[in-house]
Amino acid sequence: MTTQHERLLIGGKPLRADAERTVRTILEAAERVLSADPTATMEQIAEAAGVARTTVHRRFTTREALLDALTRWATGQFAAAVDGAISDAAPPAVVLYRVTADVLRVKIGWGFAMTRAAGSADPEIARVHADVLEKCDRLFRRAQATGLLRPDVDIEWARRCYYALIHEVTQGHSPESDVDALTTLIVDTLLRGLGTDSRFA
Amino acid sequence: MTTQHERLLIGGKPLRADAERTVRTILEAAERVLSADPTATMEQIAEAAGVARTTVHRRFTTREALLDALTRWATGQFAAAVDGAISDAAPPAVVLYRVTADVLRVKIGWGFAMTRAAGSADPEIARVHADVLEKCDRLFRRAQATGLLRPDVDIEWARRCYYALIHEVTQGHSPESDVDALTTLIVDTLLRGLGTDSRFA
DNA sequence: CCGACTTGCGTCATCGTTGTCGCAAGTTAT
DNA sequence: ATAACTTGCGACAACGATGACGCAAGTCGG
Repeated sequence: MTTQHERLLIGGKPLRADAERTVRTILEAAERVLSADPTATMEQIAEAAGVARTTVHRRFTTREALLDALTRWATGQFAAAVDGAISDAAPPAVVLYRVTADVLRVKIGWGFAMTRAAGSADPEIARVHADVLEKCDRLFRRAQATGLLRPDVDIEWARRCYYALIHEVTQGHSPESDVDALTTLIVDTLLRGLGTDSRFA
Repeated sequence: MTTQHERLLIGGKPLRADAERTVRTILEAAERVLSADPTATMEQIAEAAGVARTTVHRRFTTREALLDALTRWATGQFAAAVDGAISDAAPPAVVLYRVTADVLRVKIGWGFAMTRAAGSADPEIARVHADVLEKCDRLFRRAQATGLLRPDVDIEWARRCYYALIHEVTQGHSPESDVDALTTLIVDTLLRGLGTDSRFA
């Protein structure tokens, strides 16, 4: 389990309290600003964070470095959420519900960083996401084995639908949403669909 | 029904044959390049189109103008596809299938322009999309009335799921896909979901 | 309290992108 | 054939964003 106080910068020495706060403030501002406009400048980010532009550059040498740090930070949170919720022992339905809720909690508010992380060039980040993807597929296979998913359903398609629904819910979101309600909505829709039981044609 | 030869530039006089070809080539290149990297430069687009950078600027004064033209072009195709497929007379299931297939045919290959169009500032484009949205909701309401959709389903949520699935399918796509198969997959998943008929818990 | 650290500010150099222009060569339509 | 149009090329100016400084003032930790 990744703690809340994990190191923010990778290579550096431990930061002083105020500096660490600044870094976190910058990352949060970056997420906010960049999710609204991915081409936002360092100046806009600095302004949103309430710090001078030079301070941002002090903490993140290049723009790339800032983006990478943001991605790494979000990916850490994401992996922690998944690892904490997934289990090969509990019933697939329970796990699906739990992991969905926990992922939503992280992904709402870190949409930009998470979206960017998905196709990252960084091998470390790519590995984490491939890992999560594998865990997801295993969960779905287990769901299929226990009869939760229909036997004829393609696992990859199931995962793509699942990801798509999660992505949809976490886009353009109001401040505080009822995660549990959204979770129910997603899992319910994924399993039952929106149509009546009687098939057409 | 919008023809293939409709005017590409709005305000301008009719273009000579070679110029119109160039404009189309540039738009296609822009879609390709920008879908891979939304921050791509005019030079990269020009290179992909096989023309000089100055030629791009000759046809589209500013970067904005190019983006707008791209968006307008895609929106036109999109609206035509929807208008041609939707109907208040035919059974909702049939319409849903037909409109999905036609939209997919347009949206595959014009993903960047379409995604950008969704939240456009241009009132004309926004109106078209609001129009399509309204048509979609009406279709779903009719589907609900005829028992295709469950009565308890929220129409807005249904539309969001539908859009999300279409978006998912049209992202990162190989050259030639079987549109009919994808359409079946989408509609089927939307209505039936992926789970077994017997509910859990 | 004192040393180390951090921040804001102003400044500077650099770079890439954008957008414009004129000219020569090639293409299109009549 | 000829006049109008289009394109490529090279060059240019302007602009914004990036990134690096040093310095003075403020803050943190022992």
